[in-house]
Amino acid sequence: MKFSEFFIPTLKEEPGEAEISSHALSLRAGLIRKIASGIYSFLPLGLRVLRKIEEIVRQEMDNAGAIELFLPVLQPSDLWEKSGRWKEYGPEMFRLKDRNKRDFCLGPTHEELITYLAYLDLKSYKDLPVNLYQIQVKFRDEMRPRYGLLRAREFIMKDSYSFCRNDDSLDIIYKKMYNAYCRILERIGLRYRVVEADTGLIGGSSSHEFIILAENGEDKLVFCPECGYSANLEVSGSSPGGGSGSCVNCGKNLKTEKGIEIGHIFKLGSKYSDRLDARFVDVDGKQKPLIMGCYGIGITRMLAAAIEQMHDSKGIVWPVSIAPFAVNLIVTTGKNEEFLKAGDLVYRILTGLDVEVLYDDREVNAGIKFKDSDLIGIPIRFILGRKFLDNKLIDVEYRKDGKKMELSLDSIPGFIKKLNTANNLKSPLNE
RNA sequence: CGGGAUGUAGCGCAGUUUGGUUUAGCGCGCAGCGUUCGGGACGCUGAGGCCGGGGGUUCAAAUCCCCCCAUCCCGACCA
Repeated sequence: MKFSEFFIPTLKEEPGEAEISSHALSLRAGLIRKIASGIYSFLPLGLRVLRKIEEIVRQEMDNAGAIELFLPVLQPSDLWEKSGRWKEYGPEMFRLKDRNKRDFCLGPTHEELITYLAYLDLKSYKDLPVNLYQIQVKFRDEMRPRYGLLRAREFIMKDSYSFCRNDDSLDIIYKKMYNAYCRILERIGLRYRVVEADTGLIGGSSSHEFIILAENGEDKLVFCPECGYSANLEVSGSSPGGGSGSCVNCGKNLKTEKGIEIGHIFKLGSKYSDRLDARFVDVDGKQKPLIMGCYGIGITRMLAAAIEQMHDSKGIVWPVSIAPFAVNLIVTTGKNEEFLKAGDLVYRILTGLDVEVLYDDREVNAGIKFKDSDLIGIPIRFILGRKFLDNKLIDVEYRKDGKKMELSLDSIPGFIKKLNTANNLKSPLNE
């Protein structure tokens, strides 16, 4: 992609409305723009990152045996009346009426709809277990939207729902989802912890939260450096105000940490199947409620959380896994024919090797290109300057640690191959 | 929903205390021309504002008063 033909409106100055790094940087790097409190447009660069996150999540869901479907955002009130949550959800639910004055809501979550599907089509133990997921936009009229994408009123989430004939079967799927979530976070390259959590309004018996560690996180957790036990501060049994207390497993002192909740998995049991009459016939010929689990991971929140964890004073430092481009190719002068010819050549070589390149061919000073490059945070930078015209040498720099090396034209394929085999450059979309 | 703050050009801000020399300014960005050209370079020229909205007070309001709206932060709550 040529920078001059793409759409990356970067900002030199920090927008006044942004208080934390991820918010400021996602605005400055031209990933998003605000349309109202807690509501954002995704610009092309931001969308590329979202697609990569989605693709990693999708692959891991498929690997874990989940099946993708797509449920509507617009939902009639009936099912919510049945589950009792039309009232329970309160003002956090966006509600509207159709032309016939029927009540609808914009789905804040999808337990009701998916359970209705199960009610319709899961009749026998032979149909089970099933684990269904979607990547869908959610609407929640938050009391206080905050920190840009971290707490938005419209956001994208991967949510899955499993249906089993009994608790043992649920345990197996729950464990699979647990592991899939760990793999997602590891593939993206985030530092995280899994904690025991409160079940909240969703309800159910047991649940775990996946927390991305970050100083600005809203969630507090305790962690035992000794045995690895970790829990949400609310359920750790330690005093919420003062010290972190001692570990329930080994008695050692607990450390408190802060982070951003990115995923949450629940064993729901039969809460929704009971309320919505979702029953199946078991081996013994008897009607039983479907045993459910639900598993959510925030896609748009992941984008923000990743920035929150991975940035420096100059800008974003994307991990290769979700970077909008793998290589930022810079010609130091966009006005000079010789430079542009060289740039075009290297651009063709890289794209020919299936590398996602952002080719900065703009007619602006090199300084601007470097600053933008730092801001946008593409992992690897190829620089073509006078040195290239003289000796045919490309300067290669890593965004993360600033390491530099020189590369000749001939050694580009080898360089890329090495990166690919090190699984360093591959976008999930190309796998 | 309680507490706090802020709305002036696309972005960042000054001007509001004490109403009038301000025709409403500065920096960045944007457009044109020229010089630069490996870390947001320089010069000249130019476009861009119902000072968040409405209502008052006054000879006169960005500035004082009332109401509304929007945005952000803290809290309670939540993925």
